[in-house]
Amino acid sequence: MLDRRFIRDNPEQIKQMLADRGLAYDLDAFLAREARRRDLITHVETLQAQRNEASEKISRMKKNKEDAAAEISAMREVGENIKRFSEELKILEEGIEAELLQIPNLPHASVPRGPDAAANREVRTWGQKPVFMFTPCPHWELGEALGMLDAARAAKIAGARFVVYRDVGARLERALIQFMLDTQTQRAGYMEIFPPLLVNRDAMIGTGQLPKLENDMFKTKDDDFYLIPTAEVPVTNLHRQEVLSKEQLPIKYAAYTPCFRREAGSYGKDTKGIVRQHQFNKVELVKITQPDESYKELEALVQDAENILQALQLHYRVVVLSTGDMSFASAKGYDLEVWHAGSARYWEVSSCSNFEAFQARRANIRFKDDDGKIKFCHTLNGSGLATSRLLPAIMENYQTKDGGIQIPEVLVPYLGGKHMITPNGKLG
RNA sequence: GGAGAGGUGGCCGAGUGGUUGAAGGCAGCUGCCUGCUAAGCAGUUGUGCCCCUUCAAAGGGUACCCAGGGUUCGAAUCCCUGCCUCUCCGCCA
Repeated sequence: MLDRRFIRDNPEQIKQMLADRGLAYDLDAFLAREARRRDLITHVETLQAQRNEASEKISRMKKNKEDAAAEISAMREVGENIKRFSEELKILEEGIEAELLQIPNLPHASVPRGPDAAANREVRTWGQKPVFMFTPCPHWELGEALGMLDAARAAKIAGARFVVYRDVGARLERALIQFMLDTQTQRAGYMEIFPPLLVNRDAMIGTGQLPKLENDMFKTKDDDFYLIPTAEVPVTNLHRQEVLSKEQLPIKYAAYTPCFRREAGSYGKDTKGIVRQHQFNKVELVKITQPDESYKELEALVQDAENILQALQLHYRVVVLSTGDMSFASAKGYDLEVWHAGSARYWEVSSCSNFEAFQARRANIRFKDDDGKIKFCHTLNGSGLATSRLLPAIMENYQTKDGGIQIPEVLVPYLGGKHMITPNGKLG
């Protein structure tokens, strides 16, 4: 959510932003409603002041045993007017608030302008695509052959876009999660969080998933709960409605959670393998910072995510998202894309964003600055990382000619000291 | 699921339908004082929004005693609904 005062004072900049993001929106109508709102407030508060003054007088008269009947009946009409205009104000305010929740964040000046992903800019790459003396298999074939992934039985118990991790597959998944959490908490200084996987509507609004993405979320039928699409939601909202001290900042959290997404509208897309599932595992990094440090922290966050890929010796590239491709709440974002040798393409394995005060304003996360003023924090988050894109990268990039998989060095301690998944699907 | 208790300022805690932003205490801040620490005295201490200004500050107004409704000239105080916390019982991992 943007600051209404900022919108009022900078309408041209907002219009440009909406155009950059490819949105048609009648900002002038919004500004007119906002002006009407302020008029109404002035009107209502004038009446309230009048009422307060009269109340004091009535109270005084009663104390002196004077007759206040005239004053009381005069105030009856004022009271009714207050009620009437307050109601109008409330309806107007709710409408404005609802619209405010629909306006996306303002992109940072360094974000490339462009209508879609084609305008994204590659920032850097790391490592090399692995070279094979044979044709590398995609992970879904490897997973089935080695008994690591079972899509058919997952369909039986849940449906399409689910997978069962099996035997060494389950073990490798768990090892990855633990390795990532250990790295982020022990090396990079994040505090581990394991949050609820069901959250209320306010939390979803706080981080910006709602009201826009209602159709992308799983929700419970009898209670007003949503399954989290990312740990960003519960973790960022930990500090909703709080005023933090400056000494607490930056707050750095790392959370492993399953993530749940309906993937509505993606029918027939990415149906092979585990890259697009209704449920997947992710370690998420969340930061809450002072405003003037958030961009420095964004770069550090990206580095923390990259460190996982580097430790696993996986080739990847870093892309800065353009105005047309960045997410609704983001002011600037980078995607980390890891190479999958089997499908011979890059896959987004992490998305790191600085939301500036956009989420903080929605969730009301503030801090007390040195000047004693209370200001909005900046929030950031990034995957560190998603296993549904990472596990395939390992399987495909580390596969051997005989049909086995070599285990990346850093994971060996997490897999009982074993260095290989043998062609019969066992650790060896 | 059943029964009961409760939600007041940074914290503890009082509160009558009418100068209550809210007694008192603690903590914090500012002065004064005492030759260190302590004690004492006086003052001060929230947030949102609107207006007016503005580089900023100050100022004026209004709202906020869990949330949302209602009664009333007037509600922290009365009524209704919801949420949350605690205790006991039941159930359960």
